[in-house]
Amino acid sequence: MNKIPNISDAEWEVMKICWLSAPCSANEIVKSLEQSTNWKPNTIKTLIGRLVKKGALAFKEEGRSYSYYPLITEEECIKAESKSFLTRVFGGALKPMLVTFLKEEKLSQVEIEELKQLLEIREE
Amino acid sequence: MNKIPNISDAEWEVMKICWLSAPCSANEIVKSLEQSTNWKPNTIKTLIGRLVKKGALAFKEEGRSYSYYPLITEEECIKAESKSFLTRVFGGALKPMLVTFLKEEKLSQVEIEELKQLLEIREE
DNA sequence: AATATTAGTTTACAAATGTAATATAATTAT
DNA sequence: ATAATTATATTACATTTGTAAACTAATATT
Repeated sequence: MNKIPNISDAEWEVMKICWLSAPCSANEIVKSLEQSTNWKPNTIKTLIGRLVKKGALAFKEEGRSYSYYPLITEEECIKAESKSFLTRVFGGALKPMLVTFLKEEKLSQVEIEELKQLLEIREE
Repeated sequence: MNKIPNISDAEWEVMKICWLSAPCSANEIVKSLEQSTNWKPNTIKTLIGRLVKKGALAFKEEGRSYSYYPLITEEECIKAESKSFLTRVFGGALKPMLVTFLKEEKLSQVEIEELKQLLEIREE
């Protein structure tokens, strides 16, 4: 079980594509990110290479192309990043954080209901 | 009204001390962070200087010592960082983020009640 | 076969960040 | 007056990150 490496903002974007479409070729990642960012293909390939080096991605050779897949699940990365965020910005205090988001962001009626139910389950 | 600069993890620790005790001298910040981190005084002073350069902190000369105060409120920084986190990690989707935290972290009964009330207010 | 394209690797460069020593000037202590 | 201490500024160095070109080898096209 690896320790989760630090994944930079730009690298997150690459991981997100991979989590969505794994296994995927570098070309697929490039095509996708070219649309959503202003990055050049070379930039994206570098980020891919760094993620491989960091142990976040791995690949299988398929002909001349590599098929990339994540070594860390999206869930694990989200957990690690969320914990780090909570600690750094709110000193680990969950309620003030939730209050901040609830004040600032929009939620639909359905979402509010679902969250209330989740809170009720937590009350047991 | 300044745009909020990017404040690194280490710089956050300095800002937190300043928000708590502003105005404060470099020495006070150093003393506080020496206790909670393994940083040397010179490290902390560099961070202070960078925050001044970034426009996050400013100072007033008081004798030979400087009295530092934040140029950006804690609230503003928290908002900016929270927004960035939500976008980067959850693609801007608030509910999955809240669900993740509610699953992973602890809340007291009182806190749960308060959050439920906040959700009810949001229902209007 | 020669040329063009392609996929991954290597190299490049600048800024940001983490960590801290050194320099300088002013103040304090002896 | 001299030496020591102190507070800020400057300098240092390594790593990380953002961004991307250049290189190399293999495959595809002509």
